[in-house]
Parts: sequence; structure tokens; C-alpha cells
Amino acid sequence: MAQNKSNLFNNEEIQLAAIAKALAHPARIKILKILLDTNVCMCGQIVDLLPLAQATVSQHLKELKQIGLIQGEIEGPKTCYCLNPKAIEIAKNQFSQLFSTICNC
Amino acid sequence: MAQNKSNLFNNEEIQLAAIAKALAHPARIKILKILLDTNVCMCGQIVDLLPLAQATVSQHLKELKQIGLIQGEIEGPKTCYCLNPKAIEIAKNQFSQLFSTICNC
DNA sequence: TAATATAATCGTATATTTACGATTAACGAT
DNA sequence: ATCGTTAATCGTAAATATACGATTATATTA
Repeated sequence: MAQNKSNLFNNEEIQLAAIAKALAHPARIKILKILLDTNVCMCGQIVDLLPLAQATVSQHLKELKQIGLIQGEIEGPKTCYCLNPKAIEIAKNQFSQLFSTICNC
Repeated sequence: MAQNKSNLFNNEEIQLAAIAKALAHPARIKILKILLDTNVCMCGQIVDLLPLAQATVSQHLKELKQIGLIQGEIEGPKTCYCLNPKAIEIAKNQFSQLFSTICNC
């Protein structure tokens, strides 16, 4: 089965779940941290910092790019990746908003 | 010098990815919002508010419970779920921390 | 032009997630 | 004790995610 019923949820829920899914792997968390904390940028450099094959890292980068959290600029045979500050801020605010009202049960 | 790729991911990355995975489905986002915004508590009530079967909702509740974001107290044949404020605050802070330093590329 | 380097994509195998009907377990009420 | 209610669990099918080697495309360099 596993039929797609996600169209029955609203856009906010779908969007936040999609962002969460993009973050739901240690490699993708680490990629974001690398781009945040270092001046590493090239795909090959990122591959060197992860315990994964080039094809796998490229796949993870593609996912982060598709959700908009990072951008990739092709420079000849190389590709320079960087964070997308606007998308990151939106994600941060959406998570913050979800968690903002703490229940008192 | 290439890094030793046998290094796995660290605990922080694994933990944050696990929380993100728990949030990576619209149904689980909606369950949290229901528990945040309404005084609905029983599994059956939650089932009524979602376009999913009882077994499926129970599975989603189990995931949220296992990661610690919610707690479930069995009351006879019923189960009352509520948010775990401490875990939610930790999650909020971890996401906030990840996104705190916005790059300027 | 040929060789090299980089990174995306393809093909594919395996693991995990998602969903649901059926069943089971636990309790309260009759 | 039996019945009805609630919710967890089981079994299973389908979809999706993950990983990697091989290949391809493109730009740079010799």
C-alpha cells in the first residue's frame, strides 16, 4: 500500500515535514555544519569529510538543494555549494513556531 | 590529506537527525499540533482528526513516544498522550543551534 | 586533440518506512 | 463471566530511502 495520503494534510504540515525529512540523516546534518562552520565548498572536499562514496554524497547534496537549504553553483567541472540563508531562516522559524507553545500537561 | 573515512558521525549529528526523522511526516507534525493547540489527548480522538487508520496512527504515536517528544499514560483501556515539554525544548534548541550561524555566501 | 579532473546521473541491491486489516490485550460495565 | 470499547501489536504489501560502482558530461590542461 503506502499510498500517498499526504494531500489530505495542509501545506504547512507538508512543508515542515519535508524540511524535517531533508534533515533526517546524519550526513545531511553534517553537510550543513560543514558549510556553516568551515569555508569548504566543493563537492569533493565534502566527500573527503564524510564516510560515504562520491555518488552518495552527491545524492545527499541534491536533496538539500531540492528543498532549498543549499545552493550549488557550477564552476566548470567543479561545483561550489553554499547555504541559502533565507531558506535556513524560514526553516528555523517554522521549527521554532511549531515548538513555541509548550503544553503544561 | 584525506580524512579517515572510517569515522562515523558523531552523537550530536545522529541525535538531531533522529529528531528530524520523527518530524519527517505530516501526520506526526499534525499530532504534535493537536496536542499543542487542543486539549485532545486520547488516541481515538487523534485518529478521528487524521486521515489514517487506527493502526497507522498508533504507529506514528509510538515513534513520537520513542524519540521522547510525547508521553503516553495508560488509563485502563484508553491511553492519554501529552507532549513532553522538556524534550520539545531540547529539540527546539538543537534546531535553533544548528541554524544559528547563517552564512553569507 | 587527447588526457585529466570533477561531479552528476544511472542502474541496482538492500533496508527502512508507511499503511492497513486482523488480532490481541486490558479494562469497565452489565 | 460476557460484552463492548480502546489501543497496541502482528503480518504483510508497497513505496521510499540509502548506498555504491559504473558511466557520462563538461571544463581545464597538456
